[in-house]
Amino acid sequence: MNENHKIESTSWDPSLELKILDKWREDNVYGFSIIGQNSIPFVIDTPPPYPSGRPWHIGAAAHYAQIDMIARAARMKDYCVFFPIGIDRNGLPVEIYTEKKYKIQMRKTDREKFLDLCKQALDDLESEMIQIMKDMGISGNFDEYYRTDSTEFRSLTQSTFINLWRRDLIYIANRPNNYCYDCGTTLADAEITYQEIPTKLIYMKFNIKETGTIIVASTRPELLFACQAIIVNSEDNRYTELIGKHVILPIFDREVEILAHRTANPDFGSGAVMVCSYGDQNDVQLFRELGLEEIVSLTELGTTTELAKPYANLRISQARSRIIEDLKKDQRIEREENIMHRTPICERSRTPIEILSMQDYYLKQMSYIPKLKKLASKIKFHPEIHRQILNSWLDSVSIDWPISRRRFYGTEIPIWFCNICKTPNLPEAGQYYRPWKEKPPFENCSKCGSKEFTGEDRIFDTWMDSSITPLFITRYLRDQKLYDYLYPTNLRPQAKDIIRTWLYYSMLRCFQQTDQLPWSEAWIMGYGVDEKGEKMSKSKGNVIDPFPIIHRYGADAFRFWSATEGNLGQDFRCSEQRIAISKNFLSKLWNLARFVSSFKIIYDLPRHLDDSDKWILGELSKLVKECELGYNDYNFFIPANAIRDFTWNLFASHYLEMVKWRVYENEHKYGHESAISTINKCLSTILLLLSPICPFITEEIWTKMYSDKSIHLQKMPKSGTEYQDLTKYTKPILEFNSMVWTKKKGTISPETGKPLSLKDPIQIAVPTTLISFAPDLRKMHNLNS
RNA sequence: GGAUGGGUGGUCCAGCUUGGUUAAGAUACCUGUCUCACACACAGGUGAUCGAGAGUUCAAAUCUCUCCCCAUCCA
Repeated sequence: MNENHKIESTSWDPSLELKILDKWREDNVYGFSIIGQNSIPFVIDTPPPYPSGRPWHIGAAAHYAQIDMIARAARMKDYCVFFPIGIDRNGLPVEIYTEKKYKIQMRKTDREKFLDLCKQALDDLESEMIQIMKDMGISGNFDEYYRTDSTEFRSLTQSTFINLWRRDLIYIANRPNNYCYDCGTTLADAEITYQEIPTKLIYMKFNIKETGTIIVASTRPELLFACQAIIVNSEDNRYTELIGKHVILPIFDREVEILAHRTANPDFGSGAVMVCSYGDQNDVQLFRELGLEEIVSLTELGTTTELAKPYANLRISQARSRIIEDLKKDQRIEREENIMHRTPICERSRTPIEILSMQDYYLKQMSYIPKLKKLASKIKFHPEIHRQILNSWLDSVSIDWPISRRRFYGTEIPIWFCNICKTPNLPEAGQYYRPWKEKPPFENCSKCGSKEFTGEDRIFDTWMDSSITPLFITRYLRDQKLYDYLYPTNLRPQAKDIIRTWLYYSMLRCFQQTDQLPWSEAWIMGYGVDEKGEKMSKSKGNVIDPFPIIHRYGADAFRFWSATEGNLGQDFRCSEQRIAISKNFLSKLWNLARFVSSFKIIYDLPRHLDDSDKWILGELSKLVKECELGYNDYNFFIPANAIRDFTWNLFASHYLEMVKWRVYENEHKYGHESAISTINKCLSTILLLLSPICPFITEEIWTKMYSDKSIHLQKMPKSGTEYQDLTKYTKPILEFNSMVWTKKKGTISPETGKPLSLKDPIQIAVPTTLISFAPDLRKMHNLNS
């Protein structure tokens, strides 16, 4: 017990948090060690945040605060908790950020130099994020935090790729892809935005082979030569007769069939649509769905291919005006209409993208879907409702995963192509390779023996890296002993918007490597939205910076807010005002402790307990039980609210007022000791229960009053059933107290002319049901019945 | 266009799985109070036909159907 246990100040000072942080670091309170460890591991596959720009997202900060609560609660349940911290540093966002920051273009910058600039940008942003996480009291393993762009991480990504290649799970194929001419790269769908751009809709008159004509409207007449079908809606009576008939393409004199398809919108243009390879994403889908044969229409240079015959090797805009000109001469243009067209544009260059057939690497995933579905049903979801996002995604995966990107900042695809026979040659797994700048680690081509190679200059989709975090953190392929102890891990905490990507890809990749799922549980958090309930985004300008907020109100206030703000898995609104309010509870708790600390501290309960004391202990064990339920489900909304409710509305407002007299008067030895020990029991239990949510204030009070050792080395209180029967008096006690207060308020004192003060005497009889609490109730209200 | 989640006092949010006393809590607001931990507090109070409509039932915030609105994801 601490000698100088009295708390002096009248309010919780958040600046104490810094001091506490220092102490935790010095004492290494949260260290993880496998040595001599015979307890059960609890491994959290922490999401490595992506430093994509400033400010960091307040919702993300709240997210990490809650993951930390999971870790802390698990430690108190005696698990050997492994809580790694990582930073995701691969991919497009940092490239965009770097281009903007240094006003350069990736393609026009030396690759090496560009990578260095990206690294610098990442370092700055990363240190800020790490600082916020530390300031929030995150108890992860910061000493050896990992980066997904480290040599160790990237070599693991490459090792798993080499493994997949050797198992014939990788292939190279031509598939239509988004392509930006300005950036010279393929783009993932996620890197595309849409903009309304004015364009001309051309109504063309085509002859029908069987008989008659049809009007087809298109914004892309230059792709006429790549047309493979005309579609109409089967419910559009103008065309029902024509379905199955054939259109003769003018100029090119080729026949294509008129087909029915639900995507043909009768209200747009003429209702008849030209399907070309490829005018837009819809065309891609139609080609696949209708089994049409692709006509390669555009080159990587942004010109038409040879197949465009008279219009070959022209820029797209040139080809368009020439074709329109010729169609006009031929009386094929019915009319032109100016419209606003929702056009896909590149997020970086803001120029329209084209869809090109490009050669890319694919990872086979289709054959794994049935097995993954089966395994997915075994994952425990918190909350259960979010399981269906994964399930519906598993149902809708329809093509293999394109894993190559024509970009710079990412893990390189470790392949060298033979200059003579073009055979791809792969190095041995275990190293980090950069084929675009390095010589291959072998002499001869495995097929023809040639010594000349060209290194692959493409990189992986970033999800190839992030999907193996469970393998990386458990030291897969690097430390068998640790890996055996830690894998499969326990929990994947993550945001719900990346279930289709991070959660799914991790399942796939880890299963391909280990034949089992990487975790047994998934904890899915909603995202922080703004005060109007809309998602925060930089373009909307509604992003809240967590840094100043955490410093203004303190980490514990922020964490308590995050726990009370919304139920498990739901989106939650972020409002500074509400964070400010949560500080009030900390203040209440602090003053409660100040009161308790002003008396002797008796930690163990005596043999004799008064009935009021038994009653509150009964309520206390109910609270312990409820917190246990919440913590077991990683749902902090439940314990945070239950603790606040018990502490404020029961313990402080009613119980404490009832027993105050016994706490002050030590003539009644038994009653005095009973009360003192009970208030200490309640306070210490509250502190323990609250410590995963508010680690700072609980630590400060705990170490001041109860122990020299950190509260975070303590065990979680176990639930029991003591004095449960007495909780039936809770409602009558509250009602009686309220009745007395109301009566005093309604009684005007003859001396002051004001309502009676709470300490003034009044004549009210304690009801017989509450007779065992009568001494306390009489003293509390100064009843002189 | 498809999918998912949500619509409960001024605001935020619990309850809905398993229908049943007066719809909980926080905050805001109003009134009063410095009552030996706390005015970042205490006491009291105002305030919700639970998105709309229909149905099932002795009984619906809760179950069923239809519709409306909001958000997110996918196209």
